[in-house]
Amino acid sequence: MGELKPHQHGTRRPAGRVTMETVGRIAGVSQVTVSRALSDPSKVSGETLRRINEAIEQTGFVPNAIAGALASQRSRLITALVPSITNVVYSSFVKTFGDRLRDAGYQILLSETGFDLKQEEKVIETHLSRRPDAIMLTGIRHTARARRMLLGADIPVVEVWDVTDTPIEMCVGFSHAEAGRAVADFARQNGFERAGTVTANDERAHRRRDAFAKRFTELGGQQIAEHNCAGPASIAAGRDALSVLLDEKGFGTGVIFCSSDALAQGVMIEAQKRAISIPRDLAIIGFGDQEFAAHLEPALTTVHVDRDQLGQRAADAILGRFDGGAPTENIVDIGFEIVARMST
Amino acid sequence: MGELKPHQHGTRRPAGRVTMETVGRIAGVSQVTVSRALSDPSKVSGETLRRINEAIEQTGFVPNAIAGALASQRSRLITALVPSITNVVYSSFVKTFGDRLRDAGYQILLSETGFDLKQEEKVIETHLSRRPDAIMLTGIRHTARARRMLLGADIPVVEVWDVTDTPIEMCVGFSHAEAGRAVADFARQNGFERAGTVTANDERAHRRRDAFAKRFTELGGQQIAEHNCAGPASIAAGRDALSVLLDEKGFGTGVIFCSSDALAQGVMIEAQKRAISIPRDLAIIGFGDQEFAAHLEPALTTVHVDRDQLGQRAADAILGRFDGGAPTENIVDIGFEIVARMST
DNA sequence: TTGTAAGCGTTATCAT
DNA sequence: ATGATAACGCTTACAA
Repeated sequence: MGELKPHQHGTRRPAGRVTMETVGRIAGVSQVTVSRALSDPSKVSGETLRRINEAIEQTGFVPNAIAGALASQRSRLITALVPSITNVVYSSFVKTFGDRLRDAGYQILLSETGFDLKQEEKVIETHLSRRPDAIMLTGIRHTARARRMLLGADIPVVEVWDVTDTPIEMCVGFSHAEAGRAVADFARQNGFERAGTVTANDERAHRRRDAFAKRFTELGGQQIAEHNCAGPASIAAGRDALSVLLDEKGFGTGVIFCSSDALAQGVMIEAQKRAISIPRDLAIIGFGDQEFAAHLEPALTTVHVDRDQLGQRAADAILGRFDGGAPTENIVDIGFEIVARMST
Repeated sequence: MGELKPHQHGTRRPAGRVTMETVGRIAGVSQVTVSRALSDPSKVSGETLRRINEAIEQTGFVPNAIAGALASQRSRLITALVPSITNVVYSSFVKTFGDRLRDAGYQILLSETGFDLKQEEKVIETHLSRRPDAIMLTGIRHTARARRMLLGADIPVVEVWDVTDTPIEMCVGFSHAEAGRAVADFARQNGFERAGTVTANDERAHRRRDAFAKRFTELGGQQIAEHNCAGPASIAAGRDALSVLLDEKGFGTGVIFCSSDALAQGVMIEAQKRAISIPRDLAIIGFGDQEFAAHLEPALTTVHVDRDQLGQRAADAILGRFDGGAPTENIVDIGFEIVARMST
């Protein structure tokens, strides 16, 4: 194999590599002029520009953003970290976030953290090695080392999907405790006496659950049972959860607050299989307001979070930091809204 | 503002930047030794390694992957292009694909192309500027320029979700025409005489629809009407589609082949609102086999595509090209499966 | 085992 | 308007 190769060293460049140097040579200008033609065409004469563009066309030159980033100390990359990319709640939000930043000339480097702080820490390190110009991450809880790295990176940091008085730098989201309490208020106002919860393995969901249970009992209701799912939220998990609540945890009738619409749908389906009347004998409240929630039969009462607004505001927070200096608003609470439908 | 700064030039480094140079100085070794300690610790003496790690810990040093990529000509970045990131069908597949490659030390640079070839072309260019080590893209149709850029990039290219005899380099997927025909066969075998289609604005879905219609009539069935959705597939679009078929396009009873489960769910919901009996008067077939399909009432007959396998094989194709030479199998047809449930 | 030197392909700075 | 030159922070020879 080795003996067939014409030369073993010296030629690291595989012949085909087109650089600004190549383009410049063809256009009869220096490499810097090519760089200028691309970054600010007005700095180059019309004729030169024409020849350069011709050479680019001819060679199929695509600028090397890696070299550009190293030289300029700006990667034009922005990190987005979400718990799960297959969860529409997060992916739709990232889409809005990304579209906004793409328009501003940035590219998104997306990864998932799996609702796990330790995994988040590792992912953060990997991402920071790419020297992103900013970082958006889901949640306000992070490991100490993650926090240290974030601070040390010296770039804009936005934490989303939650709010705190002490963000690393900026946060855009809503209070999960308040959401839980609001649902409890809603449930009591609607006359439900007994409640249960079905919660995915997600710290923010846990906070909603706990705030719900506390308030619900404070208001004279009875918190009967809770079921916490091990894996990710799914319809199957929701069905299973209701079975457990009914068959093992002594839950009879009342309202069930689920940490996601998918779980709520599962609960609803299981209830229907068992011919339990909704909402008469069992009322169901979801979280997230995904598209299907409004179309279920009965339509699902749930908590709506404006994910588009969240994406926009998070992107704006970053962009503001880029051309501004200190952020004017570094804590943004976008709130939430209980959407009352037929399942309660 | 300018007069406040101690010096205007010379110091491009904002003081805080930690490099291998810094780490080396603290550990009492040269920069290369730090590089070695990180890339291959066995090449460094135990004592030196200890001091280097200490210095890294102390400084919070995070290697600069941009510089590394430029020097090594390997970005350890792999591009993944899908039509839509909010569509679970694609995001779940990308997750598998990404997990596999992450384990191999690569990071995924994900973007969406919006089912649009021109947009895909732009995205490809942006991505190639980051010099990915490989590229995965959805579909086998691309603009001529996109094709040229892909070829010129001289990196492994995998096209997924479709198969062709003439891939750019490798493809992993299934035949959409065959899928359409298989659904037609299934429908005729189950005795349906009249058919309609509801299709999203997606070229591959169009091919399934056309193959379905052709085969269905060849087998003696009657293709009554088709409805093509303008926007993305959704429950609302599905409901709307059935209304149009029923109220405007003269569709009465029979089977409806939808290009996605979401559309099928919409059709089902609209049918139920109208008290149409499923499957007696209206049979429904979806595509994708998302989780909810099995849980609908009646459970949805649909076409299952093994997205995990797709992600795996696509990742393996790339990894194979990395350490192998020419791919052994450059066309992989993973097929599909019709999952017969109660909606037909 | 460690160090020196030469890139990698850009952008920033300073001349012309 | 254009060019020469020095970074940018690494990796890859090659030498010691």
